[in-house]
Amino acid sequence: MSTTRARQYWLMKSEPDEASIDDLAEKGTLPWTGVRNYQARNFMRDQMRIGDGVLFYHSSCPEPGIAGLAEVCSQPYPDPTQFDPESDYFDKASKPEDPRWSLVDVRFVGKSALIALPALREHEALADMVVLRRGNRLSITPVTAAEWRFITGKLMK
DNA sequence: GCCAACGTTGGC
DNA sequence: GCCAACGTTGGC
Repeated sequence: MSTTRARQYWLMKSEPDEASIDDLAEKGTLPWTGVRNYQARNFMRDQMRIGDGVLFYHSSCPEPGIAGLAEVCSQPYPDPTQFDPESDYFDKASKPEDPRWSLVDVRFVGKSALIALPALREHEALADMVVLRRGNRLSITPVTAAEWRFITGKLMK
């Protein structure tokens, strides 16, 4: 018997040059490769469940912001790029018998009109969003159910 | 290109 | 375990 828990929500940053919401729409699903930060890894490895909601965020680009919706669609598994010497994400200290980096696959749900970063900051309801905190650099951050409802219900309407 | 913020590394 | 140096992220 499996334990159930309420659906949880996440914001995941991607540089559109590497993987944009259009790339995800075209491919259907994408493995979330390249995370090399322990906190972000732990979210994927230890806390995400299939079906969790994902705000797909474009970062390090001319117009940073939320570009669409996705959902977690796999269990966590080792990021194959960590073992590939040709990859930018190669980690020579990580051994296949004890992988350091995990990821999940995400599935395209929908593209939205871009909700740009300054627009996100306008809303009192989003004042405490982790991604909006000063100095935040985490590429994966938790989103509360209230924030999710506000963004998907009000801002994407 | 700048720089604030913060994670990681490594000497001690 | 401390902490300075260094590297990276990511908005501007």
